[in-house]
Amino acid sequence: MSEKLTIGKLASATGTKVETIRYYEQIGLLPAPARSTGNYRTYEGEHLRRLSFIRRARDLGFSIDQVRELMGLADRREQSCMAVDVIANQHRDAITRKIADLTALAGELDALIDSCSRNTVADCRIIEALGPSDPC
Amino acid sequence: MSEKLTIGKLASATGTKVETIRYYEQIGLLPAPARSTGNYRTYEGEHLRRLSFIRRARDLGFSIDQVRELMGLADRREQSCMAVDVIANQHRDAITRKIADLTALAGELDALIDSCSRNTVADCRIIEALGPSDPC
DNA sequence: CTTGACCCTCTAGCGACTAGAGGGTGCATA
DNA sequence: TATGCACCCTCTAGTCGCTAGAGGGTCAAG
Repeated sequence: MSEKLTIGKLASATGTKVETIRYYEQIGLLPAPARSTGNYRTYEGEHLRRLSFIRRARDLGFSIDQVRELMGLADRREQSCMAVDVIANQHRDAITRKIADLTALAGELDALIDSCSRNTVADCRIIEALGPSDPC
Repeated sequence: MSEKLTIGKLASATGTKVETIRYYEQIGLLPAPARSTGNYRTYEGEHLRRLSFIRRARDLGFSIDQVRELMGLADRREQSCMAVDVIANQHRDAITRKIADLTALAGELDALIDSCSRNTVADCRIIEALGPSDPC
């Protein structure tokens, strides 16, 4: 039940890099585990649970600060989960904006690329479009 | 014709921050200008032209390295602009991938948010979905 | 002559890791 | 017992593209 894990095992169990785990400990996202006689970190099931949570939230694009907040909320189990909903929705909105921005960008780039006649740089419409109105 | 510009004028003329211009000089993206007696940078029309090019390319999402490459290509005016086309298309592809990734993410988040019944954290499906299979 | 807007250099910080140097630990095998 | 190798440790610096701040100098107007 209470299996001990080395950092390497925890890393492969969660799909995280060893360095990233040490980084999470350093910034206080993952609690520091006990140490073995040889000064090796020894993780418990709880660490595995927390790190899995972190990984999934990060994979969904939540920032470290958002993850910290979500974990704080997850620990107050009797409270309303409205705050959780708020964070998720904020994140969803940010992604919506990013998609819109990138789509607009893609449109501009497409127009640029379509205009390229693949001749010399001197009459390349891409370079021209990037440069100032000066025809040089 | 050959108007001299202070860094502040160049900044407002191109919509760039003063610090950013100094940064571009530091990394060798914008050539170092002459200095006045009081050690002020004095920019010429050519600098304005180059910085405008940089700004537009950056606004289109090209990386600094890509901008460097594009500027190098723009200077070899007699050569084929195929290389320019390649860079633009690589960038376009990267954006396409980003949009696809974000769209998939948005779908996952939507499913998560829809499942929230707005009760207590203890039975919040968002927290549950983030956590491990352990029902705790 | 003083005020205030501008300029200078240098250094450190952001987010979220990643990479590397330089060294210690632990286990299996010869 | 020795040796090899995979793994672990700490500490520091690098990535990208800026941004912010400290601590100071310059210049033109009033």
